[in-house]
Amino acid sequence: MNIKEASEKTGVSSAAIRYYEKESLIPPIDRTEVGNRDIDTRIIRRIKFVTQMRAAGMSIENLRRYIELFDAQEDNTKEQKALLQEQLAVMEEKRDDLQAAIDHLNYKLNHFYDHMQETEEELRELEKQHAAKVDRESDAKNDETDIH
Amino acid sequence: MNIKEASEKTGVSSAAIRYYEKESLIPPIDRTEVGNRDIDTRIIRRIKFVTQMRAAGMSIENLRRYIELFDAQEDNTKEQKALLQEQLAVMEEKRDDLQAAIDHLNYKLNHFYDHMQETEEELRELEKQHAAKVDRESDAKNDETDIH
DNA sequence: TCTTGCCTTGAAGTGTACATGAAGGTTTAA
DNA sequence: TTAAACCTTCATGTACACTTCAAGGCAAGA
Repeated sequence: MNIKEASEKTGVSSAAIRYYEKESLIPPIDRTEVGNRDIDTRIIRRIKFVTQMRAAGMSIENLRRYIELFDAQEDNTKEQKALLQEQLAVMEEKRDDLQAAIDHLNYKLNHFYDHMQETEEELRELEKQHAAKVDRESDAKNDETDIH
Repeated sequence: MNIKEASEKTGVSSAAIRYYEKESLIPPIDRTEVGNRDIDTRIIRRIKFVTQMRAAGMSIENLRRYIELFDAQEDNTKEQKALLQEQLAVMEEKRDDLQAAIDHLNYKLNHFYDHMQETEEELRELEKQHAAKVDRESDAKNDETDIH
């Protein structure tokens, strides 16, 4: 499979695949007689793995650290486990933050006025009053994140 | 409250607060007689809102779009709702992708060998065999993302 | 009065993760 | 045989989200 097909199969641009190879996020890719990359399913799997971890917010740098460790000859299962667990913790925190933001937006959405007769000005007034109330109630609580 | 205190209270750098003001992610901040920013709890709340949305992956550009719409005088509740729902969908997808990656890593972690006597080479052999098996079984399935 | 420590603005610099361009090679189809 | 459509490497460019720097002002304490 040439790089274009691999790109289509993975949704990763050809340039990005070359970049990943250069940065050792994927193993060195075999070349044909004329020097073109010949990509097999193993590489495809690893490109997809990179994509998934990138989407989960893992940096190129950390991904390389992890992959280097995994590909190494030495017995570093412990370190691998530690690294995995570290990354898991980061991702779980990220997921929880994301969920908190989702809850926040859902709350806002559920408290929107469905009746369009209210003017935005009225809405803003109500929001302001709410904000003032919240200020009075929890000025020192310091855990408010609502926009208004 | 001066900008340094606000920075400490929010965990956002002074420079970033100035940047957010310049980019209209937070409202114009009042100045003291000598021109220093005087930051109140309303601004603090909005900084935290920005932080939360940024952490959830919303870009500065989209955040500004959203805030502009929200702060506008016109009655655009419909557009606000649509924008909120759009952002919610993006975030939920992100959360699900993240959860998939977490599951993936958890799987790997749970299948790690706890007995350290196996050498990394043996481990790699097992992984290779597994990969080959998976290749045979689902070469065309095209949904594998495991690293080995 | 002079140092310390805060603040201001505006401009320029930084790191990440690619994207794009230049210059050239190969294969296929008309 | 010439164009189209791939490919290669290497170098440079780009977008985003800040950070850092430069040049200066204000206020308090030694």
